Amino acid sequence: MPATKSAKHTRRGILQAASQVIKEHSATALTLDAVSRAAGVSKGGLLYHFPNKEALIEGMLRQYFSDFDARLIQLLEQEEDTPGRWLRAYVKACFSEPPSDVSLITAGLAAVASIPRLLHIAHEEYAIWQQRAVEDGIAPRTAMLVMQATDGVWFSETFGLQTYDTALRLEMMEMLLQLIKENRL
Amino acid sequence: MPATKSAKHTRRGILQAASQVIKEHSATALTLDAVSRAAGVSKGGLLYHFPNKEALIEGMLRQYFSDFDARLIQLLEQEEDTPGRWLRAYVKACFSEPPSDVSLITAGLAAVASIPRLLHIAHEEYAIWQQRAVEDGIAPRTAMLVMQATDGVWFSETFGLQTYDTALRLEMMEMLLQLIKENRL
DNA sequence: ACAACTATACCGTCCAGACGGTATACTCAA
DNA sequence: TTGAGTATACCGTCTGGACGGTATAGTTGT
Repeated sequence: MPATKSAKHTRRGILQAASQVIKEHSATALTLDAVSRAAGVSKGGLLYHFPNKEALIEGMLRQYFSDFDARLIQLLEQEEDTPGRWLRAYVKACFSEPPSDVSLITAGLAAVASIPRLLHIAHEEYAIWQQRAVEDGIAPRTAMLVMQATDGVWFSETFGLQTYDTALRLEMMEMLLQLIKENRL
Repeated sequence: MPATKSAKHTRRGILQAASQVIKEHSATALTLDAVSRAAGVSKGGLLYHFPNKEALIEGMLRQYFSDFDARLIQLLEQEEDTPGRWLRAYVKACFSEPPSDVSLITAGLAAVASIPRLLHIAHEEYAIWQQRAVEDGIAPRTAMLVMQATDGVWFSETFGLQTYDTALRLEMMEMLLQLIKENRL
Protein backbone atom coordinates (compact mmCIF):
# COMPACT_ATOMS: atom_id res chain seq x y z
CA MET A 1 0.00 0.00 0.00
CA PRO A 2 1.21 3.46 -0.86
CA ALA A 3 2.40 5.72 1.86
CA THR A 4 0.19 8.57 0.70
CA LYS A 5 -2.73 8.68 -1.72
CA SER A 6 -2.20 6.89 -4.98
CA ALA A 7 1.01 7.00 -6.89
CA LYS A 8 -0.75 5.95 -10.06
CA HIS A 9 -3.14 8.83 -9.74
CA THR A 10 -0.40 11.37 -9.16
CA ARG A 11 1.58 10.03 -12.09
CA ARG A 12 -1.35 10.39 -14.42
CA GLY A 13 -2.05 13.87 -13.07
CA ILE A 14 1.49 14.88 -13.91
CA LEU A 15 1.17 13.59 -17.47
CA GLN A 16 -2.11 15.40 -17.85
CA ALA A 17 -0.56 18.60 -16.52
CA ALA A 18 2.37 18.28 -18.90
CA SER A 19 -0.07 17.93 -21.75
CA GLN A 20 -1.96 20.96 -20.56
CA VAL A 21 1.15 23.11 -20.39
CA ILE A 22 1.96 22.36 -24.01
CA LYS A 23 -1.57 22.96 -25.18
CA GLU A 24 -1.78 26.29 -23.41
CA HIS A 25 1.69 27.54 -24.20
CA SER A 26 4.07 25.55 -26.34
CA ALA A 27 6.43 22.63 -26.42
CA THR A 28 9.37 24.73 -25.32
CA ALA A 29 7.30 25.92 -22.38
CA LEU A 30 7.35 22.38 -21.10
CA THR A 31 9.66 22.82 -18.13
CA LEU A 32 9.80 20.71 -15.03
CA ASP A 33 8.78 23.72 -12.97
CA ALA A 34 5.78 24.49 -15.12
CA VAL A 35 4.60 20.91 -15.08
CA SER A 36 4.99 20.46 -11.36
CA ARG A 37 3.16 23.72 -10.76
CA ALA A 38 0.32 22.72 -13.06
CA ALA A 39 0.11 19.30 -11.48
CA GLY A 40 0.04 20.71 -7.98
CA VAL A 41 3.14 18.76 -7.11
CA SER A 42 6.59 19.82 -6.07
CA LYS A 43 9.48 19.55 -8.41
CA GLY A 44 10.93 16.83 -6.25
CA GLY A 45 7.67 14.97 -6.45
CA LEU A 46 7.68 15.21 -10.20
CA LEU A 47 11.20 13.89 -10.40
CA TYR A 48 10.25 11.04 -8.14
CA HIS A 49 7.86 9.76 -10.75
CA PHE A 50 9.89 10.70 -13.80
CA PRO A 51 13.65 10.72 -13.20
CA ASN A 52 14.22 13.25 -15.96
CA LYS A 53 12.52 15.21 -18.66
CA GLU A 54 12.96 12.58 -21.30
CA ALA A 55 11.19 10.04 -19.11
CA LEU A 56 8.33 12.48 -18.69
CA ILE A 57 7.92 12.95 -22.42
CA GLU A 58 8.22 9.24 -23.03
CA GLY A 59 5.56 8.72 -20.40
CA MET A 60 3.26 11.11 -22.23
CA LEU A 61 3.76 9.33 -25.53
CA ARG A 62 3.18 5.87 -24.11
CA GLN A 63 0.14 7.01 -22.20
CA TYR A 64 -1.33 8.45 -25.34
CA PHE A 65 -0.82 5.34 -27.40
CA SER A 66 -2.07 3.19 -24.59
CA ASP A 67 -5.27 5.24 -24.36
CA PHE A 68 -5.67 5.31 -28.11
CA ASP A 69 -5.31 1.57 -28.33
CA ALA A 70 -7.87 1.11 -25.60
CA ARG A 71 -10.27 3.26 -27.56
CA LEU A 72 -9.52 1.32 -30.72
CA ILE A 73 -10.29 -2.00 -29.05
CA GLN A 74 -13.52 -0.60 -27.69
CA LEU A 75 -14.61 0.57 -31.14
CA LEU A 76 -13.44 -2.65 -32.70
CA GLU A 77 -15.85 -4.63 -30.52
CA GLN A 78 -18.71 -2.56 -31.83
CA GLU A 79 -17.90 -3.32 -35.45
CA GLU A 80 -19.43 -6.32 -37.14
CA ASP A 81 -16.99 -8.87 -38.36
CA THR A 82 -16.84 -8.08 -42.06
CA PRO A 83 -13.80 -7.09 -44.15
CA GLY A 84 -12.52 -3.66 -43.25
CA ARG A 85 -13.46 -4.04 -39.62
CA TRP A 86 -10.22 -2.79 -38.17
CA LEU A 87 -10.00 0.12 -40.59
CA ARG A 88 -13.53 1.25 -39.76
CA ALA A 89 -12.62 1.32 -36.09
CA TYR A 90 -9.44 3.22 -36.88
CA VAL A 91 -11.24 5.84 -38.92
CA LYS A 92 -13.84 6.29 -36.19
CA ALA A 93 -11.19 6.51 -33.49
CA CYS A 94 -9.30 9.19 -35.39
CA PHE A 95 -12.43 11.19 -36.10
CA SER A 96 -13.90 10.92 -32.63
CA GLU A 97 -12.93 12.87 -29.59
CA PRO A 98 -9.45 12.53 -28.13
CA PRO A 99 -9.27 9.12 -26.48
CA SER A 100 -7.18 10.32 -23.60
CA ASP A 101 -7.94 12.67 -20.75
CA VAL A 102 -4.24 13.26 -21.00
CA SER A 103 -5.06 14.47 -24.48
CA LEU A 104 -1.57 14.07 -25.83
CA ILE A 105 -2.88 14.60 -29.30
CA THR A 106 -0.83 17.65 -30.03
CA ALA A 107 1.16 17.43 -26.87
CA GLY A 108 2.94 14.16 -27.44
CA LEU A 109 4.03 15.04 -30.92
CA ALA A 110 4.99 18.58 -30.08
CA ALA A 111 7.00 17.40 -27.14
CA VAL A 112 8.90 15.10 -29.39
CA ALA A 113 10.28 18.22 -30.95
CA SER A 114 12.62 18.19 -27.99
CA ILE A 115 13.84 14.62 -28.22
CA PRO A 116 13.28 13.30 -31.75
CA ARG A 117 14.80 9.99 -30.81
CA LEU A 118 11.57 9.20 -28.97
CA LEU A 119 9.79 9.14 -32.31
CA HIS A 120 10.68 5.50 -32.63
CA ILE A 121 7.84 4.75 -30.22
CA ALA A 122 5.36 6.35 -32.58
CA HIS A 123 7.06 4.77 -35.56
CA GLU A 124 6.57 1.29 -34.12
CA GLU A 125 2.94 1.87 -33.28
CA TYR A 126 2.28 3.28 -36.70
CA ALA A 127 3.91 0.33 -38.42
CA ILE A 128 1.57 -2.00 -36.56
CA TRP A 129 -1.46 0.05 -37.57
CA GLN A 130 -0.38 0.07 -41.17
CA GLN A 131 0.07 -3.67 -41.09
CA ARG A 132 -3.42 -4.10 -39.65
CA ALA A 133 -4.91 -1.81 -42.28
CA VAL A 134 -3.34 -3.68 -45.16
CA GLU A 135 -4.36 -7.07 -43.81
CA ASP A 136 -7.91 -6.03 -43.15
CA GLY A 137 -9.53 -8.09 -45.85
CA ILE A 138 -10.02 -5.28 -48.33
CA ALA A 139 -7.87 -4.18 -51.22
CA PRO A 140 -4.55 -2.96 -49.80
CA ARG A 141 -4.58 0.09 -52.02
CA THR A 142 -7.97 1.13 -50.75
CA ALA A 143 -6.84 0.50 -47.21
CA MET A 144 -3.75 2.66 -47.66
CA LEU A 145 -5.71 5.43 -49.28
CA VAL A 146 -8.27 5.52 -46.50
CA MET A 147 -5.64 5.42 -43.81
CA GLN A 148 -3.54 8.16 -45.37
CA ALA A 149 -6.56 10.39 -45.87
CA THR A 150 -7.63 9.81 -42.28
CA ASP A 151 -4.17 10.72 -41.09
CA GLY A 152 -4.17 13.78 -43.32
CA VAL A 153 -7.29 15.06 -41.65
CA TRP A 154 -5.97 14.19 -38.22
CA PHE A 155 -2.62 15.89 -38.76
CA SER A 156 -3.92 19.05 -40.33
CA GLU A 157 -6.51 19.45 -37.63
CA THR A 158 -4.09 18.63 -34.86
CA PHE A 159 -1.67 21.26 -36.07
CA GLY A 160 -4.40 23.79 -36.50
CA LEU A 161 -3.95 24.03 -40.25
CA GLN A 162 -7.65 23.64 -40.80
CA THR A 163 -10.76 23.63 -38.67
CA TYR A 164 -13.63 21.57 -39.97
CA ASP A 165 -17.09 22.10 -38.65
CA THR A 166 -18.86 19.05 -37.29
CA ALA A 167 -20.91 18.53 -40.42
CA LEU A 168 -17.96 18.51 -42.78
CA ARG A 169 -15.99 16.28 -40.47
CA LEU A 170 -18.86 13.84 -40.42
CA GLU A 171 -19.18 13.97 -44.17
CA MET A 172 -15.48 13.30 -44.55
CA MET A 173 -15.74 10.30 -42.24
CA GLU A 174 -18.81 8.89 -43.97
CA MET A 175 -17.02 9.14 -47.27
CA LEU A 176 -14.07 7.16 -45.97
CA LEU A 177 -16.32 4.51 -44.47
CA GLN A 178 -18.11 4.32 -47.79
CA LEU A 179 -14.81 3.75 -49.56
CA ILE A 180 -14.10 0.84 -47.26
CA LYS A 181 -17.51 -0.59 -47.93
CA GLU A 182 -17.27 -0.32 -51.70
CA ASN A 183 -13.76 -1.68 -51.59
CA ARG A 184 -12.99 -0.92 -55.19
CA LEU A 185 -10.23 1.06 -56.79
CA MET B 1 35.65 36.78 -49.37
CA PRO B 2 34.50 40.32 -49.48
CA ALA B 3 32.85 41.75 -46.42
CA THR B 4 29.93 42.77 -48.57
CA LYS B 5 29.22 39.60 -50.44
CA SER B 6 25.48 39.71 -50.61
CA ALA B 7 23.07 40.32 -47.81
CA LYS B 8 20.50 38.16 -49.55
CA HIS B 9 22.94 35.32 -49.75
CA THR B 10 23.95 35.52 -46.11
CA ARG B 11 20.34 35.70 -45.05
CA ARG B 12 19.49 32.57 -46.93
CA GLY B 13 22.54 30.84 -45.55
CA ILE B 14 21.37 31.60 -42.05
CA LEU B 15 17.92 30.18 -42.73
CA GLN B 16 19.49 27.11 -44.25
CA ALA B 17 21.75 26.70 -41.23
CA ALA B 18 18.81 27.05 -38.87
CA SER B 19 17.03 24.35 -40.78
CA GLN B 20 20.10 22.17 -40.60
CA VAL B 21 20.43 22.56 -36.85
CA ILE B 22 16.89 21.33 -36.34
CA LYS B 23 17.29 18.43 -38.73
CA GLU B 24 20.49 17.29 -37.08
CA HIS B 25 19.45 17.87 -33.51
CA SER B 26 16.02 19.11 -32.57
CA ALA B 27 13.77 22.12 -32.42
CA THR B 28 14.87 22.95 -28.89
CA ALA B 29 18.46 22.88 -30.08
CA LEU B 30 17.69 25.86 -32.27
CA THR B 31 19.63 28.51 -30.38
CA LEU B 32 21.02 31.70 -31.76
CA ASP B 33 24.52 30.53 -30.97
CA ALA B 34 24.04 27.21 -32.73
CA VAL B 35 22.60 28.84 -35.82
CA SER B 36 25.28 31.46 -36.12
CA ARG B 37 27.94 28.81 -35.67
CA ALA B 38 26.38 26.57 -38.33
CA ALA B 39 25.99 29.49 -40.71
CA GLY B 40 29.58 30.56 -40.26
CA VAL B 41 28.41 33.93 -39.09
CA SER B 42 28.90 35.78 -35.85
CA LYS B 43 26.04 36.12 -33.45
CA GLY B 44 25.99 39.81 -34.16
CA GLY B 45 25.77 39.06 -37.83
CA LEU B 46 22.81 36.80 -37.27
CA LEU B 47 21.03 39.43 -35.24
CA TYR B 48 21.78 41.95 -37.93
CA HIS B 49 19.54 40.00 -40.29
CA PHE B 50 17.00 38.73 -37.79
CA PRO B 51 16.41 41.02 -34.80
CA ASN B 52 15.25 38.14 -32.63
CA LYS B 53 14.55 34.46 -32.60
CA GLU B 54 10.93 34.80 -33.59
CA ALA B 55 11.91 36.73 -36.69
CA LEU B 56 14.31 33.95 -37.57
CA ILE B 57 11.65 31.28 -37.30
CA GLU B 58 9.16 33.37 -39.20
CA GLY B 59 11.82 33.82 -41.86
CA MET B 60 12.20 30.07 -42.13
CA LEU B 61 8.49 29.51 -42.49
CA ARG B 62 8.03 32.18 -45.13
CA GLN B 63 11.05 31.00 -47.05
CA TYR B 64 9.69 27.49 -47.13
CA PHE B 65 6.27 28.48 -48.38
CA SER B 66 7.79 30.81 -50.89
CA ASP B 67 9.95 28.01 -52.26
CA PHE B 68 7.08 25.55 -52.23
CA ASP B 69 4.88 27.94 -54.14
CA ALA B 70 7.59 28.49 -56.70
CA ARG B 71 7.84 24.75 -57.20
CA LEU B 72 4.06 24.52 -57.46
CA ILE B 73 3.93 27.14 -60.15
CA GLN B 74 6.68 25.41 -62.06
CA LEU B 75 4.80 22.10 -61.96
CA LEU B 76 1.56 23.82 -62.80
CA GLU B 77 3.01 25.07 -66.06
CA GLN B 78 3.85 21.51 -67.04
CA GLU B 79 0.30 20.30 -66.54
CA GLU B 80 -2.17 20.40 -69.40
CA ASP B 81 -5.19 22.55 -68.84
CA THR B 82 -7.79 19.96 -67.92
CA PRO B 83 -9.86 19.70 -64.74
CA GLY B 84 -7.75 18.76 -61.73
CA ARG B 85 -4.74 20.63 -63.05
CA TRP B 86 -3.87 22.36 -59.81
CA LEU B 87 -4.39 19.25 -57.73
CA ARG B 88 -2.13 17.22 -59.98
CA ALA B 89 0.61 19.78 -59.52
CA TYR B 90 0.02 19.78 -55.76
CA VAL B 91 0.27 16.01 -55.51
CA LYS B 92 3.43 15.99 -57.58
CA ALA B 93 4.93 18.80 -55.54
CA CYS B 94 4.25 16.98 -52.28
CA PHE B 95 5.65 13.71 -53.59
CA SER B 96 8.72 15.16 -55.22
CA GLU B 97 11.93 16.24 -53.63
CA PRO B 98 11.91 19.05 -51.08
CA PRO B 99 11.41 22.26 -53.03
CA SER B 100 13.74 24.27 -50.85
CA ASP B 101 17.47 24.05 -50.26
CA VAL B 102 16.48 25.52 -46.93
CA SER B 103 14.52 22.28 -46.59
CA LEU B 104 12.22 23.55 -43.90
CA ILE B 105 10.08 20.49 -44.36
CA THR B 106 10.43 19.26 -40.87
CA ALA B 107 12.32 22.28 -39.67
CA GLY B 108 9.69 24.91 -40.15
CA LEU B 109 7.00 22.92 -38.47
CA ALA B 110 9.17 21.71 -35.66
CA ALA B 111 10.36 25.23 -35.00
CA VAL B 112 6.80 26.34 -34.70
CA ALA B 113 6.70 24.19 -31.62
CA SER B 114 8.41 27.14 -29.98
CA ILE B 115 6.04 29.86 -31.08
CA PRO B 116 2.67 28.37 -32.02
CA ARG B 117 1.33 31.79 -32.85
CA LEU B 118 3.34 31.63 -36.05
CA LEU B 119 1.15 28.78 -37.22
CA HIS B 120 -1.24 31.33 -38.65
CA ILE B 121 1.16 31.71 -41.55
CA ALA B 122 0.80 28.04 -42.38
CA HIS B 123 -2.92 28.16 -41.73
CA GLU B 124 -3.41 30.90 -44.27
CA GLU B 125 -1.36 29.14 -46.92
CA TYR B 126 -3.20 25.91 -46.34
CA ALA B 127 -6.59 27.58 -46.62
CA ILE B 128 -5.63 28.92 -50.03
CA TRP B 129 -4.47 25.49 -51.17
CA GLN B 130 -7.68 23.92 -49.99
CA GLN B 131 -9.68 26.53 -51.84
CA ARG B 132 -7.72 25.83 -55.00
CA ALA B 133 -8.24 22.10 -54.64
CA VAL B 134 -11.98 22.39 -54.23
CA GLU B 135 -12.34 24.77 -57.14
CA ASP B 136 -10.24 22.66 -59.44
CA GLY B 137 -12.99 21.54 -61.74
CA ILE B 138 -13.41 18.08 -60.28
CA ALA B 139 -15.80 16.81 -57.63
CA PRO B 140 -15.01 18.60 -54.39
CA ARG B 141 -15.19 15.38 -52.42
CA THR B 142 -12.67 13.71 -54.66
CA ALA B 143 -10.47 16.76 -54.42
CA MET B 144 -10.62 16.76 -50.64
CA LEU B 145 -9.92 13.06 -50.43
CA VAL B 146 -6.90 13.30 -52.69
CA MET B 147 -5.55 16.32 -50.84
CA GLN B 148 -6.01 14.77 -47.41
CA ALA B 149 -4.39 11.53 -48.51
CA THR B 150 -1.49 13.44 -50.01
CA ASP B 151 -1.07 15.36 -46.77
CA GLY B 152 -1.30 12.15 -44.80
CA VAL B 153 1.64 10.72 -46.70
CA TRP B 154 3.56 13.96 -46.43
CA PHE B 155 3.04 14.29 -42.70
CA SER B 156 3.77 10.71 -41.78
CA GLU B 157 6.91 10.73 -43.87
CA THR B 158 8.01 14.12 -42.62
CA PHE B 159 7.68 13.01 -39.03
CA GLY B 160 9.42 9.77 -39.74
CA LEU B 161 6.41 7.65 -38.91
CA GLN B 162 6.88 5.66 -42.09
CA THR B 163 9.49 5.31 -44.78
CA TYR B 164 8.21 4.32 -48.16
CA ASP B 165 10.56 3.02 -50.73
CA THR B 166 10.60 4.80 -54.05
CA ALA B 167 8.41 2.22 -55.76
CA LEU B 168 5.63 2.35 -53.20
CA ARG B 169 5.75 6.13 -53.11
CA LEU B 170 5.37 6.22 -56.86
CA GLU B 171 2.50 3.77 -56.73
CA MET B 172 0.76 5.86 -54.10
CA MET B 173 1.17 8.97 -56.25
CA GLU B 174 -0.06 7.24 -59.40
CA MET B 175 -3.13 6.08 -57.56
CA LEU B 176 -3.94 9.60 -56.43
CA LEU B 177 -3.44 10.98 -59.92
CA GLN B 178 -5.68 8.22 -61.21
CA LEU B 179 -8.36 9.24 -58.73
CA ILE B 180 -8.23 12.78 -60.05
CA LYS B 181 -8.52 11.50 -63.60
CA GLU B 182 -11.47 9.25 -62.92
CA ASN B 183 -13.11 11.97 -60.90
CA ARG B 184 -15.82 9.76 -59.49
CA LEU B 185 -16.94 9.09 -55.98
C1' DA C 1 30.53 57.16 -46.33
C1' DC C 2 28.05 53.26 -45.71
C1' DA C 3 26.42 48.61 -45.65
C1' DA C 4 27.59 44.42 -43.98
C1' DC C 5 29.47 42.44 -41.17
C1' DT C 6 33.26 40.36 -37.03
C1' DA C 7 34.51 39.68 -32.30
C1' DT C 8 33.74 39.76 -27.69
C1' DA C 9 31.86 40.89 -23.47
C1' DC C 10 28.12 41.05 -20.62
C1' DC C 11 23.39 40.75 -18.22
C1' DG C 12 19.24 38.84 -16.36
C1' DT C 13 16.61 34.93 -16.54
C1' DC C 14 15.49 30.29 -16.95
C1' DC C 15 16.00 25.60 -16.30
C1' DA C 16 17.41 20.55 -15.52
C1' DG C 17 18.64 17.96 -12.23
C1' DA C 18 20.87 16.92 -7.73
C1' DC C 19 20.22 16.77 -3.03
C1' DG C 20 18.73 16.58 1.61
C1' DG C 21 14.89 16.34 4.20
C1' DT C 22 9.97 14.84 5.77
C1' DA C 23 5.85 12.15 6.52
C1' DT C 24 3.35 8.08 6.16
C1' DA C 25 2.60 3.25 6.06
C1' DC C 26 3.92 -1.44 6.18
C1' DT C 27 7.02 -5.51 8.09
C1' DC C 28 8.75 -8.25 11.45
C1' DA C 29 11.30 -9.73 15.33
C1' DA C 30 11.43 -9.77 20.34
C1' DT D 1 2.34 -4.89 20.99
C1' DT D 2 5.85 -2.32 20.43
C1' DG D 3 9.41 -0.25 18.23
C1' DA D 4 13.06 -0.40 14.96
C1' DG D 5 13.81 -0.59 10.21
C1' DT D 6 12.50 -0.04 5.46
C1' DA D 7 10.06 1.50 1.38
C1' DT D 8 7.22 4.78 -0.73
C1' DA D 9 5.79 9.23 -1.83
C1' DC D 10 6.66 13.21 -1.76
C1' DC D 11 8.72 18.71 -0.54
C1' DG D 12 11.72 22.75 -1.40
C1' DT D 13 16.17 24.64 -2.23
C1' DC D 14 20.43 25.16 -4.71
C1' DT D 15 23.74 25.27 -8.46
C1' DG D 16 25.94 25.41 -12.75
C1' DG D 17 25.20 26.14 -17.20
C1' DA D 18 22.68 27.71 -21.19
C1' DC D 19 20.14 31.12 -23.67
C1' DG D 20 18.11 35.40 -25.61
C1' DG D 21 19.31 39.67 -26.21
C1' DT D 22 22.19 44.10 -25.75
C1' DA D 23 26.15 46.69 -26.40
C1' DT D 24 30.19 48.29 -28.35
C1' DA D 25 34.24 48.81 -30.91
C1' DG D 26 36.51 47.51 -34.89
C1' DT D 27 37.00 45.84 -40.12
C1' DT D 28 36.42 45.68 -45.02
C1' DG D 29 34.66 45.91 -49.79
C1' DT D 30 32.11 49.29 -52.74
